[in-house]
Amino acid sequence: MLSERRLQVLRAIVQDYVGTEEPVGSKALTERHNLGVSPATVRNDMAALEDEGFIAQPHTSAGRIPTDKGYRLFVDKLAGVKPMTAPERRAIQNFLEGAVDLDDVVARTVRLLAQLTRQVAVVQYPSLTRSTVRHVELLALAPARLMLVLITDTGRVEQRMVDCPAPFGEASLADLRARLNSRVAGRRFSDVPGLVEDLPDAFEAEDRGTVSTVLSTLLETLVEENEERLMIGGTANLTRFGHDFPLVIRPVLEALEEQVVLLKLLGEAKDPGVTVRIGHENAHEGLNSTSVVSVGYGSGGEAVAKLGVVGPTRMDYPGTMGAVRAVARYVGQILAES
Amino acid sequence: MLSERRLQVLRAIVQDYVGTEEPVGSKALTERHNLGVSPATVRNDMAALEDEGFIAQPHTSAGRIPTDKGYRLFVDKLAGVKPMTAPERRAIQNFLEGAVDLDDVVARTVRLLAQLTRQVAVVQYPSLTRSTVRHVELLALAPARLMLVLITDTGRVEQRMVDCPAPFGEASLADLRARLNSRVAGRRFSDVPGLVEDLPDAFEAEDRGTVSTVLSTLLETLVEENEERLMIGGTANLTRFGHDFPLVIRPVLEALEEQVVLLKLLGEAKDPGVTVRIGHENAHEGLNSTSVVSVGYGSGGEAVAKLGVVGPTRMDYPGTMGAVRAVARYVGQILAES
DNA sequence: GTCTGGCACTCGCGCGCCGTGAGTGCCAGG
DNA sequence: CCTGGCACTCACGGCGCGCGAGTGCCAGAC
Repeated sequence: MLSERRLQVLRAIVQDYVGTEEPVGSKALTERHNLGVSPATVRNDMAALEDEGFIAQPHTSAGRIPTDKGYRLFVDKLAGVKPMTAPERRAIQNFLEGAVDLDDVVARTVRLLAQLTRQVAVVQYPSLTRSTVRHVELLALAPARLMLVLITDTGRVEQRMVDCPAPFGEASLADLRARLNSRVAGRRFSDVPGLVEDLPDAFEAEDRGTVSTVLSTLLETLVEENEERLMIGGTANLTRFGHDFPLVIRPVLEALEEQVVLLKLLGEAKDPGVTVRIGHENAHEGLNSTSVVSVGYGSGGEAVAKLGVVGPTRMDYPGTMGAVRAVARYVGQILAES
Repeated sequence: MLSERRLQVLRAIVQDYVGTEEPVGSKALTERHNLGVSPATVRNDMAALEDEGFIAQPHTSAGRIPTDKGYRLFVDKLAGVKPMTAPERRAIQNFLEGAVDLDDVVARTVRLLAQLTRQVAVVQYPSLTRSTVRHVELLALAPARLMLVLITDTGRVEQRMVDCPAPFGEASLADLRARLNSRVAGRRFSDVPGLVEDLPDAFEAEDRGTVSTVLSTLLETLVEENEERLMIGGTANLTRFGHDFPLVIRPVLEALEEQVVLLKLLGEAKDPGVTVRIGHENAHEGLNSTSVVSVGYGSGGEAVAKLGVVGPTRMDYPGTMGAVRAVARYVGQILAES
């Protein structure tokens, strides 16, 4: 186990490197942090930390920089989450309160996160699967063509076309609409399949085909997880990445465009609190030099979606984690109110 | 007026520079294009072209590169639009035909454009203002709270909450729904205001307030131009921009995030065909080193929205214009079918 | 055992120098 | 008006070198 002082040295290295973006040496360390020991001692500690794989030198005769493992230790043991200040919290709240609809909430959240953290922000739309149904509407566009509109408790709207096997009368339509809503309104998506399976039985034989088609379309819509969308912002912050720029930024931009990759990334974070994935901990290769800080958010106690930021491994973890957590909390409040 | 040969020299310079990304000299020019004259002659022509402001030297004793003005002349007079080959056209069609809904069409279009041109693609969602109404639906969420759903001919769906001044009965609701649709279904957005203004008169006094509220919400939705959305893709192609990279890419990324800027940019292009805005012709400062190639597309003869690409001024204009035009054409077809 | 000061060593970085060569402008002659 | 010739310019890349931050190690002090 590493001694207390060595941990402090690691913490100091991380903090300095995050600030200056330059390898940090033993002398600079003792000057900027009062560790109470001489550079020589620090050098020994650094050698030990390097043996353990927490720090590394880019080349001989240069200072040390933290490794992914070093950041991991820092995040887990050496630094807490830095809470937002009161004015920051007020600013977050004010900024989010102006939102007029769900799209706007998500858009504002992305901008806010990007500004607060000066990194790339990713916000997942509230997921369908954990939401509840507010209303299901059926519209006759033509005798044998319906439009199915699903409205969720988070304000999200999904629509689907339904081609009916047979013409469907206005009376039957009204009947189906009423029955459907009385059964599923207010219920969780996951409960819907069980609630509607016997619904066709209540209709005349000639209408059953259409009813079944409508129901299967509805269930498809509910299950269709690839419909999970997300919004990205603050990509301009990528330019702050570092000096060896184009090589790093390219794969990151590519990864950001692959929404599937991002969704998987967010999905992997199971932790109830703020999750941090550092460098090579990210499965996707293009993100090996980035860290992802994410957290779930939701209108009630339960998380319905994730949000987070993508930045260089050399980032201000406590501050970023604090911002991400605070934003998630306020977005949850806003969603609960609307 | 410039002689025929000088124009050919300019064309050759543009083509070579676009290919090599390096200033092109007189000797290289005569070698790669058989102009039938010696380097010395070309040098004189180049001096003349430089006097006129069509080309410039980055520094003394280097080759020439085209200026914005030079590209402008090239696009207007020296190069046509390069049509897509038959296999390319088939590929475009195949790729777009798999789309399941409007979002998917737009998403596929963006990816396609980005791949074809190897540049940043921008696709505006079919604009509300020029579309026609397919259907208006009203749902009672609570006695005095309605949801208004507007469905357009391009498959776009907009929804709004309406808080009624007084409770509104189911019968009145059905009545309003029917009257509203019989008047506006199939009509152009711009005609709607005139078609509904006397609608409140047909209702009982107690319902008129609600009817007016619904109507004004509907009109708001129709007019609200800032709801115009767009999708962006292929930002990874920005890494191909040049060597003096971070300085150029930063403002471009920022501009791309400002959807307002992009919408204005697309909106300014009034040309019925492919519009090209080169370098400083773009009002937005961050885009001064980029060119924007855009064109309108629509389901009928009429354009309902724009799409285009953003790339370095040093781009393959004929090819890009061809790709943009072809994609717009096929997207129009797809929209017309659905 | 732990910390410290001293010391020799390493090596990346920045700077200045210089040769090379592509490219130019100009001019005199066809 | 075109061409070949010629002198000139200047960015680029390679080389050498001194500086200095940073290191590892060691002997001595606490």
